[in-house]
Amino acid sequence: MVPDFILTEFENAIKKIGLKDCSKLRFEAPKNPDFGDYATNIAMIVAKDLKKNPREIAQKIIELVDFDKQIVERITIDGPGFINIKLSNLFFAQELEKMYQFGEEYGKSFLGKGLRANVEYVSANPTGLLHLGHGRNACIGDSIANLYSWLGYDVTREYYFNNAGKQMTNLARSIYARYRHLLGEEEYPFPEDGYFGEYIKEIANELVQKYGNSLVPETNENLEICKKFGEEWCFNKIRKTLSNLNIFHDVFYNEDSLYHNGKIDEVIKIFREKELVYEKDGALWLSLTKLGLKEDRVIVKSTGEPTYRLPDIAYHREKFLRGFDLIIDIFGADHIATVPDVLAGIRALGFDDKKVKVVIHQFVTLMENGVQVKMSKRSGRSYTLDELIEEVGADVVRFFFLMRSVSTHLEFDLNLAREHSEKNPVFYLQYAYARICSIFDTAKERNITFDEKANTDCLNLPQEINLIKIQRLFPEIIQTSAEKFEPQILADYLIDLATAFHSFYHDCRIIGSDEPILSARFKLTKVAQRILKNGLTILGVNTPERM
RNA sequence: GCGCCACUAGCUCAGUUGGAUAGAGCAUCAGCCUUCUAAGCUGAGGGUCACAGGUUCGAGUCCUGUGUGGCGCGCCA
Repeated sequence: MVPDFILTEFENAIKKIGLKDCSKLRFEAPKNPDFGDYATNIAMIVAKDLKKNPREIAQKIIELVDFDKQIVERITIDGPGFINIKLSNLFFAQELEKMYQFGEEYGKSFLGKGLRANVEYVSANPTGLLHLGHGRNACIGDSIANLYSWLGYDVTREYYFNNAGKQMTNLARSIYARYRHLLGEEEYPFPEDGYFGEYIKEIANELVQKYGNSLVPETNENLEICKKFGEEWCFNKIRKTLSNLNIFHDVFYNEDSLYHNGKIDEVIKIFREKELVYEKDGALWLSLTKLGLKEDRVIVKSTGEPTYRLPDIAYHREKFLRGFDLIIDIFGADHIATVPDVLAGIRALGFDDKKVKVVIHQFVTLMENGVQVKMSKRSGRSYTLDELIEEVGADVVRFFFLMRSVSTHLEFDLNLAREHSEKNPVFYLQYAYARICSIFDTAKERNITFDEKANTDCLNLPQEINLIKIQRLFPEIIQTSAEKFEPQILADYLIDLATAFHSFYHDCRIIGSDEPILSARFKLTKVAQRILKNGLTILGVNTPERM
């Protein structure tokens, strides 16, 4: 972010040349550092309106601005009319002091103070184990929750599930069939769309241990026992897997409760009052065409059961009624079709659907030795999330799921993930952190202390200044990463920071330097340590002090 | 057939609301440890930004069309 004193000075200059509107004034960091630290294209943008040459306008602007020469080293006009500003090393050295003074939680802000955010993620029904897609969803959701929490929001982490309906019946029947198979009745029919995974056999086996053959009569009661048992079994596994990733939800919201507490009926009633529903073929249809969409959809089947759309709308309405200012949903790409319907429903109920942010992530493919590891739900031979965590560790799983942009397909390279070496970016980051810790350990051992009050103005080597420049970006990175719902931005940034630190470390000694360099470099190192700690924590990656 | 997402170096990916000479990691090649962790650092080579038009001072980025891949398009969730 451009320093305020530059912004105000430029705003004043622009007003003086007769432009009232300053909204187009933007500063960016030029890609080529030779141009300076900040650049603005304002002269080119207003050239047309003023009917003047952009370079002439730029010239006028820089004649009107006045800066301390010690802070602003030079202002130049380059190319078609860019105004480039180069700040002095002294400026950056002083910025380090500010960052250091911010303390342990450098990067936190108060943008979301007093606001409540709800982040819904994972939301897998208790019919099976989590697979890799859920893993990506979980890691993205948890990091986004962390990011908003760092922006000062009061964040609720939520898991929405359905333990009723067709899928659960299917689960019960699948378990029951396996149960009968285990009792020796191999010819007992397995449901056609049943769950084929091995875990169903495990569940059935536990039922045999617990109930023996007492569930043999195929009664509703016995199927209900299978259902409850299966649900609990799956949920325990899911929670265990999530806890292995250090992910914990605040609220588990049961879809079924929307039926029991009449919330579904309330929504239907409102839709009726607004004349947004009609009966056709024995079903109740929502007039999405009246809301600007292409097709109407059924919300209550002719059997009297709602389709998924209705509880989804009711659920989102509840989120609004619970008082959230920001509602974030993390969905896999297969859910994309439902989003416009739910948002339209919410709008129709009189809520501001702009407060709902739907993050759609693309799928995950697992690669091993250059070929894709096939995952089939039907055969049940899919690689479970748990197996992956077991194999490569939670830190690698979390980082790998976050290091790619949410909107792109993610290729999970098992060989790279297994590699505990410099090739693996997780270790590159953790190594930087451990290295820093080791510096402080060594200093302690050798009784070297540094002066908190020492001035950082003495820093001016390129490696030092470069590191400070990157450190300064951290709060902004957190903000963009959150606003764009892209933890990958933070992940990439941390790698840049680690690179800048390693480079500084390589060229500049800390222990052994004389004052005031010693203390200044200690502060520089301390800030790098805090950023790595905070950044990795937001991503859910551990920061070991030794490696 | 329709909708969404993608297409950038050999591979995996970045690329800030359109900016100046398109970047990183891996892989390849060449260097750097008696000093705070070499899981590190420094350097080199490697590109028709899928293709074709358009918009303008200026396009990897915006618009249109085409191609390729993924995911959806139910009274399943």
